[in-house]
Amino acid sequence: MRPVQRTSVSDAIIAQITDLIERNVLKPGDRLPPERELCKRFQVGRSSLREALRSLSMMGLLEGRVGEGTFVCDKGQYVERALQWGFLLDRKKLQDLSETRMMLESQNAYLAAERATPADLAAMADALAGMAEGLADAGRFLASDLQFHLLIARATHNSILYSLLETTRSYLQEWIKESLAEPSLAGPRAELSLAQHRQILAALQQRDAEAARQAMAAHIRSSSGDLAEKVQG
Amino acid sequence: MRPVQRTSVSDAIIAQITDLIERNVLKPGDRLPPERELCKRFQVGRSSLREALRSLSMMGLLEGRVGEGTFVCDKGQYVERALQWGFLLDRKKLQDLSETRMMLESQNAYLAAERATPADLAAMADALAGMAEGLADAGRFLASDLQFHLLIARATHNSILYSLLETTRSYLQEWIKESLAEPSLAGPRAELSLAQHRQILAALQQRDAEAARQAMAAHIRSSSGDLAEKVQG
DNA sequence: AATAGCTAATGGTCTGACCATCGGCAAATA
DNA sequence: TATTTGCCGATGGTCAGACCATTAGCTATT
Repeated sequence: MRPVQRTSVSDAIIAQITDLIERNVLKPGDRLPPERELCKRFQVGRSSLREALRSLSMMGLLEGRVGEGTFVCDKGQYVERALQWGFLLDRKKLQDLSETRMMLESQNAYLAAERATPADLAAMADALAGMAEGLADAGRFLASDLQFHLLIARATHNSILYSLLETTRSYLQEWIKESLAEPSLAGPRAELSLAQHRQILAALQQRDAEAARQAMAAHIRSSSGDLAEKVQG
Repeated sequence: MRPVQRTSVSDAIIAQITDLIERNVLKPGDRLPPERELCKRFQVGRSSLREALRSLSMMGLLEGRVGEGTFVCDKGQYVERALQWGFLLDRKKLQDLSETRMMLESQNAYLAAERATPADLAAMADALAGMAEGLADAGRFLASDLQFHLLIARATHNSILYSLLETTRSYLQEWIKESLAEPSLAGPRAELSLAQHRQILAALQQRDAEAARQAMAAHIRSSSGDLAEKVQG
């Protein structure tokens, strides 16, 4: 004998709709049939259907608009939702995330050195220029900083790695921002960060993968030093 | 004037309960009041309340048990789930996934060499023994194989990395199984795989992180050779 | 041609009901 | 006395119907 699995109606609906989206039968922007018709098709009550739709909305897969219908989201929405629960991270998880990010950034730099196109490198140079111009403007500096790192991830031309880095960054963003907001160290730290970014870009331009990885690792180690302290304290 | 924010009842409930969990008023393992009483407390209908509870269950914060009640989950898997949803739709990019897996496995081996406890290593040795005994039984061999790799990931003691590897493996599992099911090569390939695993374990036991990474990388390169071909073809 | 008002469709919410399951208690049994 | 059996209340899961707020699109008035 083996334990029988109790199957929830909502979960079954979630699985079906998720599958449809995965198989691209439902494309981003598409509108689902009205709830009342979905009830008839799935042969379920509206409560169960709505619980399923609500969960899918929570995951960022669907979006309901009153009077219009329910639509399939483009998958960028999910990061915003995820940010909402960023504060639920405990210390250990923060540490783990930080380590994961470190690894992703380093490896991405390695791969980017081998694969970056001239356009990729030009975009990175632009982001670097933005950082230089934003030395006095913390907000702009951080934005360009983030963009630079995301451009490297994009230059791997691996959507999974990009997505992973984007997600881990989004979770850590609040803490990164905090750790860089120390007024006393803002100036020198920003300049050091800028110099390190220049090093990374140089390594990428020279297609020196190992140098790029090490430069990135060194940068993250130094720039997130007090993040680590904060996490461990 | 500024656009008025439409406030959803369910979202408000989600926010409140999430807040209670964050402030540790609701601790893991705690039981929530019955749904019907929560309705009275929140002054909302049961549908709205249930949609909120359903979403929280989906996030891994709550768990409902019929006839018992609704409980706060002990181990929050919010982050892991979110990461899983992140590239739910990019599943087609098998080669990206394969590359990501390669990177995760290698890095995990590196970290595991530094952090594996004696118990971790013993469990790996058991899995290795299982593979040896399963040389004639493809199913058992593959199960032990998978277990070995997951044990390495677990030995990093980083829940994020473990979760990521588990997810990528789950997506690739079908193809891995297929690629190892070629009857003509089954015997020699299994023995080669076994030898490679022994090498990896030896490196881990000697705490040689770099050797562990390279052994793992070599193993995956050779064992997933035709997977890569199949993906690119 | 532009605007105001109407109507139908739709998601959001509420209510009440029924079912399946679980925990605990009491009666029946060995 | 110790164990099993059966029952009952509580609870989450599901369903059906109703009403509300909002939206889009149409119509008629200006």
